Amino acid sequence: MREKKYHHGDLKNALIEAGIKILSEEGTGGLTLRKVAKLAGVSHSAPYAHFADKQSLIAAISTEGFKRLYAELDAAILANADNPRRQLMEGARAYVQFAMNNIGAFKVMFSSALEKEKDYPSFVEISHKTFERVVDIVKACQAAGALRPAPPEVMAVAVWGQLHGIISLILEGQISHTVLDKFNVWEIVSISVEQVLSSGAPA
Amino acid sequence: MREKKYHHGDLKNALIEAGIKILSEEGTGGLTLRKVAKLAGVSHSAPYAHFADKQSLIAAISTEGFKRLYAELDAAILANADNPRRQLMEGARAYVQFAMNNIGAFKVMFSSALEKEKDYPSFVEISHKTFERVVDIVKACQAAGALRPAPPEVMAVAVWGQLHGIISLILEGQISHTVLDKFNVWEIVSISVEQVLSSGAPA
DNA sequence: ACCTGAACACCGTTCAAGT
DNA sequence: ACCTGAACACCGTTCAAGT
Repeated sequence: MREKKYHHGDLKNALIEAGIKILSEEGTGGLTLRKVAKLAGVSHSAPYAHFADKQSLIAAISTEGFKRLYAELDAAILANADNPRRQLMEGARAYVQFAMNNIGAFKVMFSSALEKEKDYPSFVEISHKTFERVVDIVKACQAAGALRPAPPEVMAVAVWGQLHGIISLILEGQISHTVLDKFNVWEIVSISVEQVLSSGAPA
Repeated sequence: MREKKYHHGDLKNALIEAGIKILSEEGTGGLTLRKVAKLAGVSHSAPYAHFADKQSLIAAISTEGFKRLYAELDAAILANADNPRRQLMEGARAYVQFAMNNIGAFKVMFSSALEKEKDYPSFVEISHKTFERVVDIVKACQAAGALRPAPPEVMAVAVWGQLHGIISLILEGQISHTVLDKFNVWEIVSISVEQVLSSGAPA
């Protein structure tokens, strides 16, 4: 039987996992290629066999994060196939939960850490695919008279933006504790979503 | 008459301005203390006479950015003192304009570049003061029946979050060009704000 | 094909020293 | 009080070399 010929059969994924772990423990600022390599048990130059540069690793981590987010969003939609309002509500809950359970990954995914998204097609693809799911929910809600009949894409940006903005402002410490002591993230988000839904046709 | 005794009378502010300039030209990734020092015409260690570390400089830049944003927001409010709906609309416009005209500063202000906001009281102060202005607008709108009677702070987070999220998603390249080709940032934002206003008491 | 180790340019930070 | 220059540890990236 052969020794572990090259440490892993799959160093590429090991590096992505190592990156996610460092991110969750030390935040965006703590992510260095050399630390990732060390945690994966290889030399500091080994990553370059799998990633062109640090940006590429970040793109891979962000893409992986988006895939997980997409999966949870999709599950929330499927579980409420017959109820558009609940799709929006539970989709929002999935988004909030993902952010709270993956703060490190969430921050890189939406920080400008990735400077030229265009250069990473699979990142762009999953990111756009996620947006399409939001558009789907919006259209279903509009068809059910739960959201106003504005252009669905604009409505989707507004809805996603609201979710995203609330979470971001809180995560970045921009919201004072006098507010956060009284309401938790989900309370704020759910009130906001209800507010959007109430602007549709009369219930 | 004396020579310029120490390069500037006010190296501290010169460093902040240099930082803002680099940010606008090279983005968050290009901001290094050594480049800032060079641009200000001093040695790489001179900044340490005025800032404890890089985080401190970032805090100072962010604080300055917030002050400018606050000023524009305030102007928009004062110019529409008698009309809460217009305060919200024009406040949103001011926010969007600030972001578009100061992309570099805007990104640092709201990126996790500043890792321990708590340690910078004047940053926390202006940031909270800005939030208070949003709360003011929300309260005025609620009093005028233009926004639903949810807790004003929650409503303020929702409204600010929506604005902020839309801008962030667009700035981070998360919104596909098939959408952005049809609608510009302000169109999306204004439709969103109108949507929020429409959820208030019947016009 | 996959990985190592030396090397280079650059960065943040410290510190003794100069005015 | 305000600034310089040398020094140190750390980083991203490259490259010749090893299996």
